Amino acid sequence: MVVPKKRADPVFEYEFYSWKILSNLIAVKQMDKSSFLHHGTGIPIEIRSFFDIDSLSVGDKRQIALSFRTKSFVAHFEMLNENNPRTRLLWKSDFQKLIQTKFPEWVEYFNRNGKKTSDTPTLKFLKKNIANEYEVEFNSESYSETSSDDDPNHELELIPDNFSLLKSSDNSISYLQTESPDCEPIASNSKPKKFVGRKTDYITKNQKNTVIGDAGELAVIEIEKAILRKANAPSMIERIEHVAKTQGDGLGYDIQSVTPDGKIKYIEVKTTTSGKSEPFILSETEFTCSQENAEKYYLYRLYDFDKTKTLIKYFVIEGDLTHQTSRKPIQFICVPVSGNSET
DNA sequence: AAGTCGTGTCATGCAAGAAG
DNA sequence: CTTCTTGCATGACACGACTT
Repeated sequence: MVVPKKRADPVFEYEFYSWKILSNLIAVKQMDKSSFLHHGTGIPIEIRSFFDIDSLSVGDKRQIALSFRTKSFVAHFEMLNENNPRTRLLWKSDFQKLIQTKFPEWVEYFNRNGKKTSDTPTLKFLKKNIANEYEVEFNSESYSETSSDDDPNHELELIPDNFSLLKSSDNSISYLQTESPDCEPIASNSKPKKFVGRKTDYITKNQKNTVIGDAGELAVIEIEKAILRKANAPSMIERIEHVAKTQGDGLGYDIQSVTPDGKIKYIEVKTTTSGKSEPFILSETEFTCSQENAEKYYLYRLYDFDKTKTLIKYFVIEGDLTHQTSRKPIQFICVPVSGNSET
């Protein structure tokens, strides 16, 4: 535990336990095991006034927003325990993931039951002009008096350098191309199938899939436009064609596009709201198209898709899908034949 | 897509131990 | 001895994976 040192500092600075108040606008928390492994930290009584929570009663909660760069994270203060009232700051798992992403070595250290140390990073709280909003910074990051909210590049700072990032023409949407996941091959022989009756609302399901699929295809068209703009070939944008709409299904791909040097691209779009490694459905036509047009076939896999969000994530598989995917049949097309068809 | 089940998250509260 | 921080147990709930 950090030794409390109550300072008679004539200016402002004072500290209690793991907290240090630098001014009436800035507080610094020496992060501890709770900060890395759990989702909150205690607020000493002397620190309450900084956060304006002296007046909280037992059972009260106050929601706040923690802004890191341009992202905002929900958290709350709460007053607990009637006999021994205390306040805690608790945040949600999104902020916890941010901490664990930034400091994996400390997560590992405390997971191995590492002892408390004063070497841990610090978490700085800066009061913003809006009530119940605090800007946060980690460790030795230099604090700037000006808000970083207007710097869009900060939003994506955790993205690895080798990932490709494109922007829509009005800069409102980011398209992040990630690496293709290396999944386990699909087992050809899983557990014996059980047969259970189900009621399926196929109409609603089909409508939902169509909406997501269409939105994904439109997003890929924007990605193709962004690629051409970035390559200083905006005049080629008009060669992009949404063939799934102009010519209908059956071609084996959804979008015909071009590379900046004029080569034709056949693009099949697979969009799901689920994760990167989630399997997707591929028709025989689409699979065959990838084999017969390997040199110009591209499968754009959009995952974690939410058309209300401003970041669209995807990876691309180029060429023949035969050896780049693991597949298993889930449907057959059948006709009745005479009894002994095996001979 | 839907049902089931396992896992993770969150809210809550208690206990141990450090510090005053 | 009292106060307080920190760590963690527990139960409810949400979410995702798996299976069909």
